[in-house]
Amino acid sequence: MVGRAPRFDRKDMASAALRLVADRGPQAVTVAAVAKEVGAPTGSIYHRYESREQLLAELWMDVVEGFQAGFVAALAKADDVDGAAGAARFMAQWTREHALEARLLLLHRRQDFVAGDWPAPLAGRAAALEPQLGAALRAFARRAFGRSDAELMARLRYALLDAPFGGLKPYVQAGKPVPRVLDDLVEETVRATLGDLARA
Amino acid sequence: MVGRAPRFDRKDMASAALRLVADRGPQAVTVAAVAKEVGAPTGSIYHRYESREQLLAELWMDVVEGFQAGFVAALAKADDVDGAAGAARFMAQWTREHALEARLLLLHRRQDFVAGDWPAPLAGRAAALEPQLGAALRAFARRAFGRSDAELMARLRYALLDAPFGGLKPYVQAGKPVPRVLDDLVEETVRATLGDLARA
DNA sequence: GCCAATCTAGAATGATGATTCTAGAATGGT
DNA sequence: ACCATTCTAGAATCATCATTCTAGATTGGC
Repeated sequence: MVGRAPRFDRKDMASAALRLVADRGPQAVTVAAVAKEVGAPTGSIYHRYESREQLLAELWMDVVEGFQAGFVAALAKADDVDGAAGAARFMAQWTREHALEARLLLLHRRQDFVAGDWPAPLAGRAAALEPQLGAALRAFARRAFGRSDAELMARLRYALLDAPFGGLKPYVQAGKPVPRVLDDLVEETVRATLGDLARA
Repeated sequence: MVGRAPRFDRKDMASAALRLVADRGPQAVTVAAVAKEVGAPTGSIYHRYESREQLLAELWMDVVEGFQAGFVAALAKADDVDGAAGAARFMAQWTREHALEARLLLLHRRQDFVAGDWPAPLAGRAAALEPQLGAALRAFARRAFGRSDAELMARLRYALLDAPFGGLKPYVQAGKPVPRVLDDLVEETVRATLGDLARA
């Protein structure tokens, strides 16, 4: 390996940025702030990343892919309402185990990380995200209920993603631990909104 | 009334700012953008508001108070699980009737409107918000269930506010109408998470 | 020991946007 | 008609960043 030994790498910068997002939001991720956090001059940030936009976009993508991979894996094992409840609880568990990432995912919007189009190197991964999630939900719907009409899909998104998301948010926002009762609430929501369909 | 007749008032500016928030987010509410939207020079904005921060803080406060007043009123009429379901549906209904305000409330965070402390003139209203909501929930808990312990309060917040909030968000985000099924989901959530308590 | 390649350092540059300032216009009481 | 008062107009300031640029340091292969 020819050339001066690097003192800072992308990982250092990305994790500094994640820390900044978690405690002061994406708008606090200025190039100067990341540089300071890492202990590097601003120029070095640009040696690793095209632009601030690219750094933020990559950070968001890594976190979201990480979450989604776990969620999709949990859902892949499910084939009935019990399995769905497990997938729903996944989000609460993931939040407990990934405090910083959870703050990024639950408290901020994608558009605060990626303003317009995705930077070219990420476009492919970005385009795959929603289809992967949709496919996992649809496949589960077919396995568990034998159908995947629009209303059922709306129910699944609500019970497995949106309601848990909403329930978690206040705790994550306040920086408080997610209480056990939330796992129960999420599970009760799944059973209440998907339970009848198994018979129907 | 002595003095030149005004051509722009706070209302014009606030509603221009609301429109900007709803379609491009709070960071798009620059003083220049508001001025342009209203058709005024930037100086005139400062004739009505201390600062951009004050304009945004006041906008957020007006919207949130508007929502909360309706919600608290709906909850005040409730004294059992059916009443709670009505209060929960209030949010979906309010979202349908206040498209712009809903985008502000559901898609953005308070901290994007008010960075640090509240501007002095709003501090009082800000301080009253959470206690008013807490009191309304606690009073309902006592009426409906005869108790108001921490777990029950967590359940109420989830069922009446956080879960509906989470369920609504994707539609509001996408600018799509909130489907009927969401009202059902919200109601089913309330019954599932609060229903048993009535007997206990 | 010399060189291309890879990095650190940190000072310029430029753009964006909030805020302030200077002029001038309209109003209505006197 | 005159004046204090209330506003509009829009140019000038200032601060905050992102980004670019110039220097210089290291490294390992030759």
